[in-house]
Amino acid sequence: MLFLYNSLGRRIMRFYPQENKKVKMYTCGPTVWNYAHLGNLRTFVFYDILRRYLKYKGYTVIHVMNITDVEDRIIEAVRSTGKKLKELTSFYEKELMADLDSLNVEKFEYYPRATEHIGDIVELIKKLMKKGYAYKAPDGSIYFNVSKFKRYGMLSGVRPAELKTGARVSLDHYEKEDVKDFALWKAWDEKDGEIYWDTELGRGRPGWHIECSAMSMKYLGPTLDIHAGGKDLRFPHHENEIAQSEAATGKKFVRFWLHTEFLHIAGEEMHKSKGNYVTLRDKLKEGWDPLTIRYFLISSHYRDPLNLTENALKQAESSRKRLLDFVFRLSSISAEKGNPNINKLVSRLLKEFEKAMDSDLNVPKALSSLFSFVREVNTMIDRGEVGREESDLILGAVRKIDSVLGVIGSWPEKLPESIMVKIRERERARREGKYDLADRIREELLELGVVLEDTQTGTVWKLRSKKENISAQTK
RNA sequence: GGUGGGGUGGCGGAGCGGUUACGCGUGCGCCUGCAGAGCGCAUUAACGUGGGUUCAAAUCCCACCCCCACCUCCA
Repeated sequence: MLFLYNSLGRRIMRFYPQENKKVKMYTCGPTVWNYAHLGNLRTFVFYDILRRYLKYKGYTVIHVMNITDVEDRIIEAVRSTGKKLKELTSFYEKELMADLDSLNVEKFEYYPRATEHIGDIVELIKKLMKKGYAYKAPDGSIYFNVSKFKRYGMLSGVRPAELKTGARVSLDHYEKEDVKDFALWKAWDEKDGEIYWDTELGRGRPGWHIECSAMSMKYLGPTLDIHAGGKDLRFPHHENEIAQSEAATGKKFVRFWLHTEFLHIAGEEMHKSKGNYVTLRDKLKEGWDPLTIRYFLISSHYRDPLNLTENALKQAESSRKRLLDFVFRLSSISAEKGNPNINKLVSRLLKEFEKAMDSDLNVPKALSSLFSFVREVNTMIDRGEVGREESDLILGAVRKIDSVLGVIGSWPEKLPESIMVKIRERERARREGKYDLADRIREELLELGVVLEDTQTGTVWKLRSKKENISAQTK
């Protein structure tokens, strides 16, 4: 049984979808006006873990992540760079997809773009106007009337009456009737340049919140099982999404709201506006393996802050290396016989893993049970108690766990026969004390990226890691 | 002012009423042609401060201190 912390109600609740084995999930995606930073990516990797674990549990997941490709900051970027809207947004969208790919994030089912759903957005706004929840201001913009939606504040606990009309609010130059109201449709302004759509609502563009309501409804229907996003979106974005959606459909919008904590750098939250952000490409340039970054990003619970430091990345790298060494060690085993009790260890591992993940996706705890297992199995290998059959069983379980965590990534269980021949040749040479020959063969294989390590129970082969390759090249 | 999240050993990070989390690092040992990995032991008066409840508190209650945020740009 999976338990998740639901921001709506602020407690851990047993998760089950509306439909038997199908999960409808919507997650807030990026605004593509710049490179995604590691903080954004932390959240996206969390989506991936959630999605992968739901699949592990046997659910079919329909996962939608929006791409916001029209918005204030984008318009500003268009104005300052002189680029076309599409040119700018598709560039950053591609970069994001490449980042997600290198972080081993699976492809989601849909990545709808706001600009490709203007028709759906217009329809939804019309519906809200018809029902009396929205009004057109003198400047032509359309606003949602928060006072009409009685449940406003149910998610964030923000009481409309208590909203402070502080400095930030007064900055808003739109002509809405009440500071709490938010824009559904923003009327064209000459600063917007060529960025507008001529619709029944007039010339303009969608507000920031409406695309999520329109697109989630289109792909998933009126009620979502899960909606996730960064904790900063809880208010106002998600609160507004609830208002718009429920006002339009009259149905519950989201059953489970999940919010991720922030990535910190130097003790502060990472924000583009603070200028303290780091991108994945920055870290890759420094020589980090993307899966080390992934390991780091999932190494603390998603609802706890995580601090980015050089030392934390080093620790992640070493920890992950231990897992890689483990799978290579197992892949190198050739002995026939082993200890049949390994069955019990393996089923205990999977049970512990699931227990940890069932508890609101406790990845650190899941990793802990994996490492305990690694130590126990290593001891058994030392004792010669693991044969081919057992190692296959263990590798199967490790692969199963990594189908969720995705930090080990793919590795070959076998090497080409031509290389295996060399390895056996070297082992013979070692046995006969011909160390010069043995070392020469080892060097030769190292050139091909194969590292050989001798143990009591045989020679282990592994593939040289990316970082080792880089440092080897720079030497 | 309102709301939320934190403060755990050298570091990262679980636990949230009663046994060693786990990982990284460091030291010593075993193993070892070299290299590397693995295993063992140690690093353990670890739980922000002060009270309280309890046979028992890192975990519950009260007060306080500090940190990071949100309150209409933000994952």
